[in-house]
Amino acid sequence: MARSGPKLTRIARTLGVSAATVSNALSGKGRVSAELAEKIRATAAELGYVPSLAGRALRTGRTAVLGLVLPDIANPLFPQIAQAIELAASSAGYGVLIADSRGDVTTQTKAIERLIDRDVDGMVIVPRRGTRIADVGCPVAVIDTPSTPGNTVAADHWGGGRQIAEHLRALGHRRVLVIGNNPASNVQNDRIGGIRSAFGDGAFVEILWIEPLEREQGKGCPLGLAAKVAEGFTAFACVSDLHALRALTELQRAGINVPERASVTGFDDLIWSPVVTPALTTARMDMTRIAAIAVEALVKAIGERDPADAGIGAPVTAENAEVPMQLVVRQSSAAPPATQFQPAQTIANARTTTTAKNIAPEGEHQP
Amino acid sequence: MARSGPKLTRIARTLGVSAATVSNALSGKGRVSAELAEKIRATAAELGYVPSLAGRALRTGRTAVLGLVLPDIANPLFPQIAQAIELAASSAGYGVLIADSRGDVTTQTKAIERLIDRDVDGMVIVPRRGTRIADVGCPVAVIDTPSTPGNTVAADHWGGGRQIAEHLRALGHRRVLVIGNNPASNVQNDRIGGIRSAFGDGAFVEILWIEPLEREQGKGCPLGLAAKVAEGFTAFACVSDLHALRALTELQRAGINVPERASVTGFDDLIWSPVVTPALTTARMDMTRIAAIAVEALVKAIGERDPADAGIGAPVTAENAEVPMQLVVRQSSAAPPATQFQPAQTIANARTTTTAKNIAPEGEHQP
DNA sequence: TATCGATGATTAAACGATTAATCATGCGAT
DNA sequence: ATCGCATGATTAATCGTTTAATCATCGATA
Repeated sequence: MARSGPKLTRIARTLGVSAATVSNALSGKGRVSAELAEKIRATAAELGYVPSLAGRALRTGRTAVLGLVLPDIANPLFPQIAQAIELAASSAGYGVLIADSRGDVTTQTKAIERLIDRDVDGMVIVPRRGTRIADVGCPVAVIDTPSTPGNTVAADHWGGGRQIAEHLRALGHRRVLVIGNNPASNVQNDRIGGIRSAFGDGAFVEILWIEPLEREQGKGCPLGLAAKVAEGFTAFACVSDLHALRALTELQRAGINVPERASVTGFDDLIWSPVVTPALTTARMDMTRIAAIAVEALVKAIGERDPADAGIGAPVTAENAEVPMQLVVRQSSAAPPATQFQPAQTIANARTTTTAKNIAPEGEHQP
Repeated sequence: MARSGPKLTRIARTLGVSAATVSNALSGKGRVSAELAEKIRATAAELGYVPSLAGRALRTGRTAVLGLVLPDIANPLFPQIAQAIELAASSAGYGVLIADSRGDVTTQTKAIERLIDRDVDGMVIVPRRGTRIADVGCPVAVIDTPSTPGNTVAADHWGGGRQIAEHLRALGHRRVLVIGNNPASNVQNDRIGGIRSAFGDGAFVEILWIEPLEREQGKGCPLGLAAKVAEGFTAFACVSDLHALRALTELQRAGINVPERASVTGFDDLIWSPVVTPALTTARMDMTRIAAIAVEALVKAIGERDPADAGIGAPVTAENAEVPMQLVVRQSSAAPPATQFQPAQTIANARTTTTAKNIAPEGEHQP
């Protein structure tokens, strides 16, 4: 749309100076006397002058727009990411253009191309599991996991896994089922790796992958967790709150009380985690910080870059590529039942005999 | 960043014609002979020509960018909306700039101003409950609810409420608790209105508002649903799947089986709805269609608008402002228990005596 | 044959900002 | 008195596209 506000020349005319001087005064680049500069800034502010991004972009080759590429917008983590990136970008003077790829790789490529065609100055990519980022011809910040080559900044998923595991371990759990979605995900593998490493040899850790299971049994199929409880598992450590929710409801539905008879933990502190019953114990990423670092690295790379060259856009790097995760202990995790090492038969019938201890760590609903 | 591709003049030079002719040929506006136009299109395609949005924007005053304003990006519905809008916009040749307002009204105003400063051609606003959209100086599509004045297009929330209610009614429910968040929300009120109207006088419908309750008792507080079951309520109709999830887990935790002893329904078919146990019965919006209509209306208004005038931007209107919702019946709703009209005392103890009927409508997990 | 009209293409002027190059001025030093 | 230099401001070109105005050409009509 057409600008409502005044143009550069209008301010110039108002003060009887040239447009160049106004531009210089506002950007602080050329040589302008202090008092004139001040006067210019004043009238610019008074008239509500906002520079035309189009004009500036045409001349400088900078659009002041970043692209945000996500593997799948439907990802429940998306709101957190988008919000954080938007905040960081806008405080740095950048706009954020979204590119959805609906989980499809070719769609993602197309989306990235559209961003390029729109002359974004840089982009933030949260890659789908295992996706290689092709050279896109502009600075790129990759948010994946610290262990992935080319990663710019990310949460310390491995460390998050360790925290979850140490928490469960301290509670007394020794037989835990880790629930993941897809073995090809770097993030999930790091989280699981962290969990395993913290449990070490003193515990039995098994992994259940949902996606392969669903390929066989259909989407939304039962995970068979009641049977796992019967086998002696006392904790279910899920790599996402989405899976934790699935596990929680499946257990509850089977009459298995959480956390008395089995603990459930998640990851990401998604929107529902604090409000379900029992509220989910989880590990949260510091998205605000991650986004700030990613955008900062991007902005720096953009600044150093010669706008004329459409060179290869290697992923940018940041000082602190690893942002620690924060353990959030709520009600879904507790000590395992005393009967935990009895034979399966006994455990399966334990329901009526076990007395529920009502523990309530970090309750958020006390007024 | 600087464009990698060739410019208009490069194509012109390649063919020995003027830049204007190339522009005319590509836009089909001026007078160009058919064969020359074809030749121009061919070489443009061959050289991979992509017009500079900046140059075009400067000349035409059109940036080909739409703004997307959401009350709160953290809203779990956001992914659906953003995805749908992005799809609709990009197929219409527009980019989507996001503006987050973190639930705050003044932040929202600032976000909108930033969009204006960036010269968006129009914007899609999903207003926070009761927010009045100030004149923003560009075409605006409002997605709220059909009964709100100024609304451009929206799901038929009232109708969705009716569908949910009719479903529950047909199952035999006569005492239902409607769970909402905030009485100030137009959307929620419409959904609830639909529910009430479909139940009519033959049933007892009570409303529970979460937000006021939480202000008293703290965030994530129990809703006291077990007591409601004891009072004879057999169904909990929530205005969002988020609340449905909360209700479901609270009931499960209290040992009340869903759907055998109480039915739970939601709204919006959020990401977790199909995978929790039991999967949630819900009413889904056709976001794709809503977004398509919103963007179409916006594009039309942009086309008719004189780029020179920065006139008042009244909300645009669309042909079909009302898009029907779709009832999705899953496992969380079933007929009420036979004991439903017995005194509370009996009902509270019914747990051990009631035999669970295992109904499985629309199961998504059969392979 | 001179003229009119239609057709097809070119010229040139924008759009709004940035910036290298230029110009004017005043002051101190030679 | 003049040169040089620093300072402060202006000129003019430029980014890439669109579009109104202009021009050239040719066939048909008066």
